[in-house]
Amino acid sequence: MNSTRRLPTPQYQQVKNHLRDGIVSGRWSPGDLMPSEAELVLQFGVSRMTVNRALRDLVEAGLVERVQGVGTFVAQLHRIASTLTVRDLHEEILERGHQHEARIELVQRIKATPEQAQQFGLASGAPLFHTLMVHLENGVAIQCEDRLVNPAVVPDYLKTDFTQITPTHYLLSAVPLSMASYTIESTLPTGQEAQLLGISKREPCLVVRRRTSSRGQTVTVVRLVHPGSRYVIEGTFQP
Amino acid sequence: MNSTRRLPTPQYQQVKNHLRDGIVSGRWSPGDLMPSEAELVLQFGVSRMTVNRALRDLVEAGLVERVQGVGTFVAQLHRIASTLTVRDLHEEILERGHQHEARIELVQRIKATPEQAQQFGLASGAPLFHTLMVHLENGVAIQCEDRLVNPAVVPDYLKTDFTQITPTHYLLSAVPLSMASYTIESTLPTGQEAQLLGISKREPCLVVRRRTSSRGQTVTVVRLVHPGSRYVIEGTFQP
DNA sequence: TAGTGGTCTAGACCACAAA
DNA sequence: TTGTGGTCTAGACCACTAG
Repeated sequence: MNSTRRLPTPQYQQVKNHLRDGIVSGRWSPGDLMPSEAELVLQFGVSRMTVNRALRDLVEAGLVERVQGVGTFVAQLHRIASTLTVRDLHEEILERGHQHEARIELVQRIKATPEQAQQFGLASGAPLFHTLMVHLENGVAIQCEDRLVNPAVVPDYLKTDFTQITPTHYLLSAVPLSMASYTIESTLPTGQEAQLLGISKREPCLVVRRRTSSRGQTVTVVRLVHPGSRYVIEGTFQP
Repeated sequence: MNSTRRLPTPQYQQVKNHLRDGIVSGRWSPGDLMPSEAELVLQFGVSRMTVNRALRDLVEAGLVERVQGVGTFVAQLHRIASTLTVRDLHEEILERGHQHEARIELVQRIKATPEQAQQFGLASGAPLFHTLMVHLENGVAIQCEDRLVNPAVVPDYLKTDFTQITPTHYLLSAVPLSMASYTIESTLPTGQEAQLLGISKREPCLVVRRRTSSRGQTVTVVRLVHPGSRYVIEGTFQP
């Protein structure tokens, strides 16, 4: 059936490209009915499974929506207009070809305040691990990392040499896989944070809070403070 | 082959669940070799296409990596530890069940400064559309939207009633589909922005810049300023 | 009833990597 | 050479929606 042309581009990719081009070029507008699988089978001379894969990929990409018994439609595109990824700082710095260094300020065992205990679903006064460090990129402080860790989940956390392995990396290797929720906001640093970062107490900071859990238990809660003048989150979206 | 059990759960989903559970529970760690397609075919008594679909879904989700001729491995999970989505403000507000209102400050035609012209790939002095408005959630100013639009791509932009339709919505309907790049940072507002938002000039703001292009042309450049005390980006990640 | 998408099969050929 | 994943087929049965 397809003895010719067997080199670079899979057939499902060709179908995908054709449909995506039609959407990007505006030939089909959001809400429009698109060709059925059967039509595409005839048009491209491929099997239905191949057409189906192309369409499922487009669904995954958010470009089309499909309704059983009805048809395939161009998606309303508001939803996908913006997705960005926050990377791990260590990777980010190395990828820029820069030097990463961590300055450790605190590595200690504490007793949970009522607020902290609540975040972890533990009793007030329960033991927690606490680390506080500053991450430097080529010698410039760009992040203050204030982290609490659940000893019940990661008992060996404090044994790590955090000048060599970032807490993020250690936790990702020590805990199978996790769910996380975050917030990103703009606030002023605390006095201590300003001092550690070497910035004014009036400098706006980008603050990321992240709470990570695994198998129903909270693993870690972290506050990442970045001087606004030294750190920008970047992202791209493309169909 | 599969005459029994034909009701709710697709077979590829069962294979997927089995593998995902193994990763989440830590039975397989990042970097570990996972069962081959052939093994899974035997284990689940399904066809290879079915197993293949399950595995491709897991690749898409970022949980595994596959190497032709070698095998399937649990992914290094650093990459996926954080993906968040920035939604359209109008949708966001309505979804919270709140009132959205736009206060229009400027709707005008301007001549591009050299900097602006460069962003659009146009000649200095070329015409641009400029809108400036404040978005209110239940009467509280939460975003100042300062936008430039390319008249060559969206000639009817200024005819829109922006109290009824947000620029974002209009542009998404008027321009087929677009690529975008953004930055998110924490800075102080300009004097004008502070005044429009009714905040102090010293209040940190979350600033999103977005540049959108379609078919190789820059469509719009926007600066969205949010008072830090009133706006937080939230996100979740789960495997 | 006719047309749609959702799923599945039992093969097949290929490119690739490791032994 | 063996085993891996990447792709593809020509059918099939099903659930769903619309006329």
